[in-house]
Amino acid sequence: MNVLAADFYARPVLEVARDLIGCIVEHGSAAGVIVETEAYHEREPACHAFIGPTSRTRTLFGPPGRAYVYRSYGIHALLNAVCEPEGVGAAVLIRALQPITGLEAMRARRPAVNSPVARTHADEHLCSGPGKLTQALGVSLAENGSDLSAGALRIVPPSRAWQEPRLLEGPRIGISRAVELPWRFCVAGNRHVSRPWPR
DNA sequence: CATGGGATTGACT
DNA sequence: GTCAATCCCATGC
Repeated sequence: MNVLAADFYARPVLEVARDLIGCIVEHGSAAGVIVETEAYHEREPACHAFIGPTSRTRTLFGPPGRAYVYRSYGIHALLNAVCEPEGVGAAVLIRALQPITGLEAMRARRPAVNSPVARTHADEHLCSGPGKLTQALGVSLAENGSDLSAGALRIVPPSRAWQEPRLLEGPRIGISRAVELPWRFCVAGNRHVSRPWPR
């Protein structure tokens, strides 16, 4: 199986954030194309690694090509790919996927109680957010530190059919510091991104 | 040991 | 548009 090796991730995090667009995240029978990413680096204060190595951020300073999964708002697991050489704290947050396979498994893991199912189960709502896609794929904190090139959770290169998209870039979502950095990337016009592009 | 703040989401006004 | 849910962990006393 074709996977991205550690040297792919051991590069400047902004390059990896762009290059991960179009790559495929697989977990079990479920998979989707990455259509939205954000870059984080220890030198800017929005990055968890800004404070240095702690029990929470240890994974970020570890070898590139591992998963950094952490709990957000006490509820959601957010998936990142650790980047830059070992010792540098940096990662790419995977913010949205276009589902390819295992859509029924995704729907089974997404909430449907007490809500119109269409709201959470339509294709374009299954993985259109960093907390949604981990839920849809069944990724949990247990995957923190796992090798993204070997194991149940993998990232593989784009399929042959994937056409190089036009990329939009802009400010990252949901942060309060370093808000000015245009380190968010997404596929122009794609319906599966977490938010419409700001004008 | 107590506190406060999130790289979010979905329900509701 | 507003708001609660919920938990890990960094920080400060």
